Amino acid sequence: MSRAPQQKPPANSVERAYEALRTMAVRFELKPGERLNEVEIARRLEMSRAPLREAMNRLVTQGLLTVVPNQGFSCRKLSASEIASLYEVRADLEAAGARAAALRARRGELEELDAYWSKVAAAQATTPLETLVARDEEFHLRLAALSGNRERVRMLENINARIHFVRRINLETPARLKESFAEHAAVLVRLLEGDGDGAAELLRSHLALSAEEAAVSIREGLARIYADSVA
Amino acid sequence: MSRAPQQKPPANSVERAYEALRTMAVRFELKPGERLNEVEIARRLEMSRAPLREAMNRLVTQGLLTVVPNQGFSCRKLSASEIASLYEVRADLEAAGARAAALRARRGELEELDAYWSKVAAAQATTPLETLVARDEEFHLRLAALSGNRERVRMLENINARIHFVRRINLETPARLKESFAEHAAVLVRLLEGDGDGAAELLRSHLALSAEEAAVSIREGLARIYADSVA
DNA sequence: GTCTACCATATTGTCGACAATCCTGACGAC
DNA sequence: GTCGTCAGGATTGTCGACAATATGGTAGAC
Repeated sequence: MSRAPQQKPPANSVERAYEALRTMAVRFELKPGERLNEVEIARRLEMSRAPLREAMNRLVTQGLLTVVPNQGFSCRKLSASEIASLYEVRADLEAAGARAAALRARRGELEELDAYWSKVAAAQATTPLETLVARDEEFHLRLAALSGNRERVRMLENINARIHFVRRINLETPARLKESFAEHAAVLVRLLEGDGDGAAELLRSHLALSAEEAAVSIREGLARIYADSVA
Repeated sequence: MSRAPQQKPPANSVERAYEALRTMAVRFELKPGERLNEVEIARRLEMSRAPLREAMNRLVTQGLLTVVPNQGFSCRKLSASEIASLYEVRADLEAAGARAAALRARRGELEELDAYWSKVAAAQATTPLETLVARDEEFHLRLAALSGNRERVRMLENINARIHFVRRINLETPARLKESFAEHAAVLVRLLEGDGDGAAELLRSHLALSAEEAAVSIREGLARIYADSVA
């Protein structure tokens, strides 16, 4: 669940399998709905099926894999309604988090986050996309953390994993990326002014994903996923 | 995750273990922090350790069990800050859900929920407490479902599992129970009037758990848990 | 008496094997 | 040609066994 800043090599097999599969599922390196062959994956990860299946069971309750009795595990589908639902819930959680952060966060913490974001923004032009997406995720998580609510962060981490793919596609558009960066800064301005409601509303519109955008992202995403499979 | 109205006997062992352990963890029939002996539980459930461990891994990502490498699984602790965080997030999700439901739910759906709740309220005096808690949970879930957002419901189900114990204790006080029932009806009135914001705010105060209340519930809860262990 | 080192035991982590089930494709009836 | 049926192989579900590690208790040093 919580990704440490510097990932140390996991000692036990379950952890290793969990990390590996999670990354693959998050990035949709596994094709949607694709049935996962346990023996093959176990061989690739150099372990037996037992720890692998334990890891897979973890990912099922995280919504990254699905399981059907006697048909084993498969990657989740890329569903428009699911993505839309996740974006909606995410907006609710982050907006509420911003309001809480305005009340609870120390000024120093806000300034720290502001400094972090300035640094990310300054390096933006020379940062690879996948890294930018990670920075974006981190920004939102750190912001949520300022609400002092661990569970909120936990849930957002889970959501992030599931929408990562769409998020990446959205940030591919340079205009959208730039806009997004500016919106983050604007949210912080509101918070530094103590305007929690303003920050929340700004965030909400920042996170509003129109049905149309989602549909486009998913179409694009599917094309990408299956194009990769050819190469 | 989703508990069917009439629980059919789970065919495979993993499912069986999952249900059994989940129920025990939700009700804190396992003592907080208690280390779970796999061989003993496997024997009790008449299965081997493999499917049992798979089920346990599911429960870890649900926040109902914890796992430490080489020390196995244990029941989550009963933590005041965790409970408070969960109640806060729950309030955020349900309030936002009510706003969305006001926009999206058909009148018929609202009336159906209203009818359901009237029926529950009418039978209240003769309904056992544990059932009342289940009805309460169902009310909130059905309300959230009216927002048309499956993921919201999913997350609330997860939260419900983790706060079930405290919820039960809160509803033990007859005054609180009565108040709670009335508040549900009031929320529905607002929604039937199309007043999503009013419903949301009402819900929010309905779900506000003061730090003090939480502390009391947890003290009471701990006493209960360890008293049970003596009997 | 307290602390440490060590051993025996208990428990978890992982594996390979087998049973149960599903899937594929060939074959034949119609 | 279409459908159903039925092997045969592939895949998942579960088990028991062993290896790796932790735990608890005892003996000895001081």
